[in-house]
Amino acid sequence: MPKALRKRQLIQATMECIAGVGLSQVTLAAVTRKAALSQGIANLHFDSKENLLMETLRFVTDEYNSGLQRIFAANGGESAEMQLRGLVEFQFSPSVTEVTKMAVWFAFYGEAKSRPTYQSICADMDRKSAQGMKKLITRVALAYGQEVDAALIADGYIALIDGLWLNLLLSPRKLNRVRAKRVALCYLSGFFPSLVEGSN
Amino acid sequence: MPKALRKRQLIQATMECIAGVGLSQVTLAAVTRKAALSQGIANLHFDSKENLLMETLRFVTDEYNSGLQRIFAANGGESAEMQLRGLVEFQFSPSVTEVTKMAVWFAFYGEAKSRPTYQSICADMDRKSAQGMKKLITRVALAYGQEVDAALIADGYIALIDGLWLNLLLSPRKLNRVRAKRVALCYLSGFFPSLVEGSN
DNA sequence: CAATAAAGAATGAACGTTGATTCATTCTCG
DNA sequence: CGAGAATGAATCAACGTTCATTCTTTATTG
Repeated sequence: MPKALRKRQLIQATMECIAGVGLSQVTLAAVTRKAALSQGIANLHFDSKENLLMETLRFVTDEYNSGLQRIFAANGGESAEMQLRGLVEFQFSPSVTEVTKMAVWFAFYGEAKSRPTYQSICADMDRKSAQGMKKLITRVALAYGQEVDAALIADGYIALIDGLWLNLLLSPRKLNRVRAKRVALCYLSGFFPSLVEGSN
Repeated sequence: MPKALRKRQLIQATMECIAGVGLSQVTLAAVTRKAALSQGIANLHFDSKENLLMETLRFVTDEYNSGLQRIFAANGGESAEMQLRGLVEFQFSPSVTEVTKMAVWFAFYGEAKSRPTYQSICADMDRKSAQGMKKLITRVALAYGQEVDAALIADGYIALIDGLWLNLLLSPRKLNRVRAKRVALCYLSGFFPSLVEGSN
């Protein structure tokens, strides 16, 4: 009943619809039916369907982003390596790899190139997170001396994560969260062997 | 005027529309206008819009797949390492990384989870290509003895390529074809140092 | 405290637009 | 002429949006 909660509820229903039938098949009728509300309510709270979609995208990206920032900000006591391990852990946590979120993610990615509005939201996100990751990897690389090209490793890491998420979404039978994490750690440990000295 | 060419022409127009306005905004009117033909012609040749979209997806995946098979099939004179280098070269060749093709690719990926028809086309593709890549990487790994886990490396490589393509599509300013290739080679050379002994 | 007014939310039927599909007609070669 | 290809106006369904009406909660007053 409070206005903010209604919006949240509609965004949630939108996410489920996108995951269920695909972005191109999402209708306001379907969204409001899923939320067990009346037809016109989406326009009442979001003015237009386009707006509802944008706020849905923003919701997902904001949530992910704030999680990232929390990790990057914790440069108090932790070593850079510890932070990097925390990053991997976060990126393959159950919450981040929820099917419904990843579905939203890639649904908009698939349209982003041709839709400036989506593009800018995604680009903002990417820019910020890429920056943080590069900085972190550079810090870790410092401990390894001149041998490694931190920027190259970071670009690879970012791409690897995107690709693993995509495979997680499309072929959950072949790749699961735990194995994806192992793949990511395997990549990093190739450059930073001491990263995975503990368990495998 | 030959029937097969008309189909090809319409598929091409569809690809351009997807790249230009996004899958969800593609209309038959837009496609036929781009092809400079009349409204009803898409239904004449493809029966339905859905069918046209499916054949467009199949066209792109088939083209990529046959390129892959050509590489895998050349196990006559070439060493496994040479083949692997050829694979990387192919996957970041101008033809494969054309914006319009990658746009189609990810447009359908974004909907695949919820559309069984797309899903099965993509899954078929993925299964076949993943199999070939794993086999190839396993062959290369043999030369390196017991130290490496070929399956893990292959899973990582597949994901890395997907991620690089996605970044190529979404942020061409930050990542280009040549650098993406370098990133991929950097990944592989971490496990197989002798792969990039020649140039950088 | 009850009664009632006022404001805000929510409803869902109705409207208008868009877009896929159809098909009678026209065009183009062999 | 005839057969296949192409046209494009007409049709019909689907969907976003609107808005008069109903419901719910809060505020006001006797």
